[in-house]
Amino acid sequence: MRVSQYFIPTLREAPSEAELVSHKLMLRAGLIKKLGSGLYSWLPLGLRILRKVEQVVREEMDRSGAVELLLPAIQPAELWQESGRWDVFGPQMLKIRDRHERDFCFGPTHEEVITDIARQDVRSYRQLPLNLYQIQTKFRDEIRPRFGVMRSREFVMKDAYSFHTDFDDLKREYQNMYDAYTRVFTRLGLRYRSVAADPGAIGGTGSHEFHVLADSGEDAIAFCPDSDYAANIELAEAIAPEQARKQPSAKMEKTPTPGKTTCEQVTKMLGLPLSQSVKALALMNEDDMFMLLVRGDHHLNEIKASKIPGLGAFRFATDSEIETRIGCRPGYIGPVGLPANVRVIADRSVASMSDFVCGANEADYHYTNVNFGRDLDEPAEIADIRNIVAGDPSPDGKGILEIRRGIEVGHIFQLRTKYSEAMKCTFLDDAGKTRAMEMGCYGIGVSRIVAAAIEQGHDDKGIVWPLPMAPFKVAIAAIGYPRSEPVRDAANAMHDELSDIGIEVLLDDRGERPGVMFADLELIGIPYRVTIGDRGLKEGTVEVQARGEGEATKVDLQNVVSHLKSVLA
RNA sequence: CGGGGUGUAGCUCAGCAUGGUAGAGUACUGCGUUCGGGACGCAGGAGUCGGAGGUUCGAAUCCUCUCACCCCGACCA
Repeated sequence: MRVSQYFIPTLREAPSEAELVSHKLMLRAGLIKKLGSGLYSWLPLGLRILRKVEQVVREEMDRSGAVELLLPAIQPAELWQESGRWDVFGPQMLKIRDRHERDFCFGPTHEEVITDIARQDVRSYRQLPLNLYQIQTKFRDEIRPRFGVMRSREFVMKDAYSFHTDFDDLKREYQNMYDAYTRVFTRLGLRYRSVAADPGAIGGTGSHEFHVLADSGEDAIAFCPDSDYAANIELAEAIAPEQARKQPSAKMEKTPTPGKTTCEQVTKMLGLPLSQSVKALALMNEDDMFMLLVRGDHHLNEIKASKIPGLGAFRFATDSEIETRIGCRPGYIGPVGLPANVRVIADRSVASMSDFVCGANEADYHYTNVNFGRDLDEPAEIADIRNIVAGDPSPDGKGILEIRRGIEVGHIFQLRTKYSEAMKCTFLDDAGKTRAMEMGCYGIGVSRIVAAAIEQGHDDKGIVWPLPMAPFKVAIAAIGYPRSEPVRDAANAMHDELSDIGIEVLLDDRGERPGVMFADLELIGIPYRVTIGDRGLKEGTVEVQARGEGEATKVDLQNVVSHLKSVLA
């Protein structure tokens, strides 16, 4: 490919809307262009990269035995009403109406469609197992699209769905997909980590996420360096402290803490460690108020909390609800002397505290040296409701947890029979009995991977692609292309020769000054650059420069192609 | 949806408090000089100042409404 014939609109400065480095670089390198909020055009160079990712995904899915198909992006509402998700999915689903006023959606995911196919055309256990996948554009009307294609509304996803006669076979395929995903992300040259995850809205039992490790990641993942344990922080269990609760050492006292409403402010004023305080969070569900207690230096994990029986879908109580029910404004609430109709749930670490500080349920006062069993009842309910923090013991008992940030690029689920039962996706087993199929589903954020790879691979000059994702493997910077016949001839010959042996090459034939070419080629991140100039040609050499590595090396013109062939092998 | 912010040339931004000919850098076009790390000179094209309404002799600038986009929170590949 020649730059003069191609279309790479690079930008010297990143549009101001871009915050994240990958977003900035994708815009600057002319990979994508914004059309609207969460809507991006993939320009030729960006599309090439997207296709590279797709191809690796496709090859590994095929290798795993999954079969590719393509489902419609637009789906009739009836299917979603049948599965019960038409209303559940909410405004995140783009609903549209055709000329007959019939309801459709632009598919945010395809469980319904694929289940509809399976129930129609799979009747016998003899046709199972089956794993069908597609690579397709999805649309989710995200509440807040951001970071370019990292979290766009329209995005490219590989989604696979498997069908099985029984749970054991689903578990086998789940492992098969886990292995396929491992191959995909390894092949793409990404630093990643798989973690146990919360199945979330998709539903089902087991679930793992694959995260590309990057400080800018939106997810926090916890893992144990000394064992296999790794989990999304949403899920990672905070185990109960080993040490038994200490005996009370002092009398409870009511202490004035005027204007001090946070644990930080209170403990600072009292000269106590933050971990000696208890934070009380007032939550509401349909009709009851709950007081959740976590240690002052811990944070509530809302996903864990939502799983507490009786609490379910909750929201934070409003200030006036707190005043009405507890008789005190927020900032000074606590578990001591609480009305009976407020249910107290203590985090495991709170349950083992002694001599702690908490709100006195009176404005401008906190209690100090509070102890369960003496100053208030033992907590009625003890649960794991906090986010783990670095340094917590690993739930497998094999070490200490660390926390890293990650970008979720893959997620696999055991759906079990959630959809097959709702949609009557059944088969006849070998005994002639009708049974619901066991299902799994497996997603990869194809377009997100492109952004994630840049988060992981860039420097101050631009993108540094992992070799498998690079849109071109070699760039030829032909200095003085229009005016120097030797340069032109050498560059053209090299371009053709590399193309002929299947090495993707981009020839910069614009005749720009070298600095401009170098800057552009580094920005778009081509792994190898061959610089051809009159100066080198006089002695029969060109320069080969690897992106992201130190000095250029001089190579004899005749040997360049074989040299590149070997470094790219 | 709640909170904060921004809309002026393809991109980055100035101009707006105090209303009076719409600007700079970069990118683009032409000519010339340059030519191994984002060259220089000259000439040029390019903007319904997000939109609508209002105040005014006169609005990018003041007022009202509206739209879009960005950032912080709940959602997710």
